[in-house]
Amino acid sequence: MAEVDRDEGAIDVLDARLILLLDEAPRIGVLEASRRLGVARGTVQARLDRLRARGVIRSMSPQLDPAALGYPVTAFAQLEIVQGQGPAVREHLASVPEVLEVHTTTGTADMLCRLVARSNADLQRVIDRVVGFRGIVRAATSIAMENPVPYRVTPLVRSAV
Amino acid sequence: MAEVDRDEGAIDVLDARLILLLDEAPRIGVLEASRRLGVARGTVQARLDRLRARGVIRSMSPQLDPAALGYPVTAFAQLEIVQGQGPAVREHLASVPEVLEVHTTTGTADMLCRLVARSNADLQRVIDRVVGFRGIVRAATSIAMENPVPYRVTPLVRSAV
DNA sequence: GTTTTCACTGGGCAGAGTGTCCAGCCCTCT
DNA sequence: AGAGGGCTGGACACTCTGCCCAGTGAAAAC
Repeated sequence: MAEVDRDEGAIDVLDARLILLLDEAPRIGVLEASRRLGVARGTVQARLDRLRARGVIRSMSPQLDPAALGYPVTAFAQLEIVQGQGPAVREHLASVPEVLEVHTTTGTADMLCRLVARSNADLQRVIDRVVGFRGIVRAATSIAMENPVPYRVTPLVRSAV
Repeated sequence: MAEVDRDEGAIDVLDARLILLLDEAPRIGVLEASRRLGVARGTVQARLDRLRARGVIRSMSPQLDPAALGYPVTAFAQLEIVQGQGPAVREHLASVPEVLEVHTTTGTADMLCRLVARSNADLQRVIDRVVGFRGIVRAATSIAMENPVPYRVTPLVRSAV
């Protein structure tokens, strides 16, 4: 059995310190991290490997800003789906580049998706493309204005210590 | 004037190839990237610096998986706010570790926030803590079940070429 | 109580990559 | 024609990486 997602494996203090350190100074390497944490280099290397293996650290790929890429408008759309059309709708949504994320949800809506667009006008085009698909009954869209709390995970790490 | 977010600065083909390359192989360095792209190392270095300076690449910090950290439950809450209580509510939400993200939105709800919890039962605790705050009139929560399209940005880069 | 297992230490090694220069070239804008 | 900007290919010293090892301590298994 894969023991990837056992929740038993809570991270310990050193893991947390390492993660927080890398979070605010990603450019430092393993060696510098070991120096700042006061442990041997091999330890940091092993911890990192383990965190990666356990899936805590998913990747170190660059984090891109859609706004800087020319898509400053973000919106959320709640979709209601025709029974049985789930798989088709997923495929359709996945094929639209401006759909950055899709969740299926409980509640009145069946899916929640995050959209981006080049402008408010462009958002219309995106929405048309998203909802212009048999299988989607209704769509409720709201535009994101401010982003008082940008996506973050580190508070969980801090409270895990 | 800061010219950080001019939308003029669309990325070119080499930028896009570099970003996509780093996205699927973050561990390769500048040198290996330059080899794979068939350009000089200095070019890759300069491109990366520019992408970072322009904010296209926000950071290279590790991407953490809340589920692997022990928070496998994700939910979205739509909040209705008392007029004028916006700032206080933001502060309150920011102080809750399980609140991973907050947007202010158009539409019937005033804010949309992403929550995580250790279990469905634990979600109750989180929601109580989130909405137990004067200034929040009503909250509508839906639990995320599947995640057919995990957060992604690269399709935008691909279509930018 | 002993033995095994495991993580961490501190060290060493060769190889590779990094940051940082530079001169030269080519294209574009003025 | 000249200036500016980006790319090349090469150089330099320095640092880091990946990988190995023997020794230690502590906790788990026997």
